[in-house]
Amino acid sequence: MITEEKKEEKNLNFIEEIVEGDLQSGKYTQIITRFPPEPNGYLHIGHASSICLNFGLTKKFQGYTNLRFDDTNPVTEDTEYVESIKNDIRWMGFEWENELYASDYFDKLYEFAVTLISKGLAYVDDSTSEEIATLKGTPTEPGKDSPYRNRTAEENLVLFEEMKNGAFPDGSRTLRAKIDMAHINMLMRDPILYRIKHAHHHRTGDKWCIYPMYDFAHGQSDSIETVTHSICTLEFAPHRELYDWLIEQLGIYPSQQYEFARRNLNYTVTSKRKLLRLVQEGHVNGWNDPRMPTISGLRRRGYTPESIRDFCERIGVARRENMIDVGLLEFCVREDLNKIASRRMVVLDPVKVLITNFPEGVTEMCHSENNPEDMGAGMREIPFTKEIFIEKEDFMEVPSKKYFRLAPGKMVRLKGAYIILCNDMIKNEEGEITEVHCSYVENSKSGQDTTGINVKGTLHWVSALHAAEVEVRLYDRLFSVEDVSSEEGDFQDYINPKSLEIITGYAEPALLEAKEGESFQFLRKGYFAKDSDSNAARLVFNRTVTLRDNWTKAAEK
RNA sequence: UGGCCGAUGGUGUAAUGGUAACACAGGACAUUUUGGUUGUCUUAUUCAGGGUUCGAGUCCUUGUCGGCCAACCA
Repeated sequence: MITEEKKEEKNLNFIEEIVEGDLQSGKYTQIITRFPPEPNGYLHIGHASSICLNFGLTKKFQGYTNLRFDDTNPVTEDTEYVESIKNDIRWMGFEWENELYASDYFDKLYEFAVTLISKGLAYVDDSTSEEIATLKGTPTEPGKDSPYRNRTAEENLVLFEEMKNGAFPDGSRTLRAKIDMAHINMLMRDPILYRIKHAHHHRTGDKWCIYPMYDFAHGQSDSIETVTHSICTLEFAPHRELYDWLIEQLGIYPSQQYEFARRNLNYTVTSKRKLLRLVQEGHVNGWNDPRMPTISGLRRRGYTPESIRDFCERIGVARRENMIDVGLLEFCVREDLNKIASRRMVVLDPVKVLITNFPEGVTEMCHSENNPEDMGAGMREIPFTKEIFIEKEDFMEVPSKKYFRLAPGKMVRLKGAYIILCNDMIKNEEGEITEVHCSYVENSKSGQDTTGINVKGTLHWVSALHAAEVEVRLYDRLFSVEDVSSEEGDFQDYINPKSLEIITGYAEPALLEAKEGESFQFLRKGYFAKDSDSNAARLVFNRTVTLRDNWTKAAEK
């Protein structure tokens, strides 16, 4: 018990350590975090990490987390995304204290801007975006002051109000902070605070034609909500100086920003821009395509919230660049599904086996455990008949040394049923094996085996008479290279052409009772989840992940 | 040729000046009516140089390498 507590304490990541320190020192009596998605796309595995961090922090320590949509750019944002984001967070197992929107604060933000102007710390600039860019300088050269920089506060106040009232066209003017055009930090070179966009906003409609920039919305929203720890990714680190400056000049609640490195997964992409292109250009079937690294895609693929949270916990939080092996994600879902998924037998690539000494027209019921890891899951019935299917790969005419499946003269156990002995096979004109002839061993039935025969191999099988055809979708990694961004050319050049294979599987009858979204282990084949494309006439299953497979690995050597 | 951030096994993360650890991946064996699971064992690590110190992955310094910063995106 003591060692367990110690371990837990030692596992604190650097942000948890900061929070713990702030709580212990009495700086705060409770902490407030926020998860701030922009509603312009679906949440992905990288967001999952941020969700676990922000919500996990206030679950572990005293406090709460707000969900705040960062909706300051009406052109790209949509309520469809708002709904999917809320759904995904809840599915992940977290609940927010308040559902908030940066757009809720547009009036307040406008007041803040007026305050800044009045203090001589912001001005209306009539420069074009090209002019602004030119005057900005470069990281090694200082910028130059805009010719509009020294307008009086009175003049600025009037112009800014006219901007708000729609007197000017898009892009004709901006409100800029008056800081220092020679500042070593480019973001401090009079950053733009407001721009003119005569665009319809998903929440405020046509009320506004000026919208605040990220830097003038995010920190101020944090402050309004008295967020104590504002956690974001590393690329915002240079923004922190501006974040602090604005809060300081406005004299408002001092939220503090902390940055951590975004998590990268190999063989996929997690940039919203790229994900959007995959969807729009039809490389996948929507944001929730099971190949997508989106939360909704992973859910449809069969990933559980538990496994994703476990993954986020295992990859941790740090400040260094990283490329996480997708194998770890797969490990996490296997570990979870192994405990909870019912076993079913489904033959994916069948060859017929005739049990020559079994009576014709007879169906004998066998019984098998639903889950050997959980005897509470009970047993199920499986019909056995004279004709069954097994996997083609489970029979070999000339077996290699370590092969212990079916081969002429060899015996295997049929899972939950009898031991069979292979006597013969039938080939077609092309020399392909079309039928395997076996005899079953009497008194070898599973659970009542008195033969004392020990066989090395156990195969899954399904009665040909009872086999139900189901559609099975086999997924592979979406990209054929680990890190698309380090390759030449367009990222879509590296899409794996074999990322989806659709086949017909032959399932035991018990699988027909599957509920939508339910996960199963298809014995010896992997974990599969029933897809929402299923209907009364056709069941569809998505392969979540294969089982660990030492045999294929060894056989390839 | 500016500034900021970073660098620990193949991957990810710990070690908070005092024995470099954990997980995944890899390898071996055992168990197994899933070549699954489980168990045991195992391979492999502090970017480089200099300094401070009884003692440095940790502090200082120089260098190297990587990331970020010049959107009216977030």
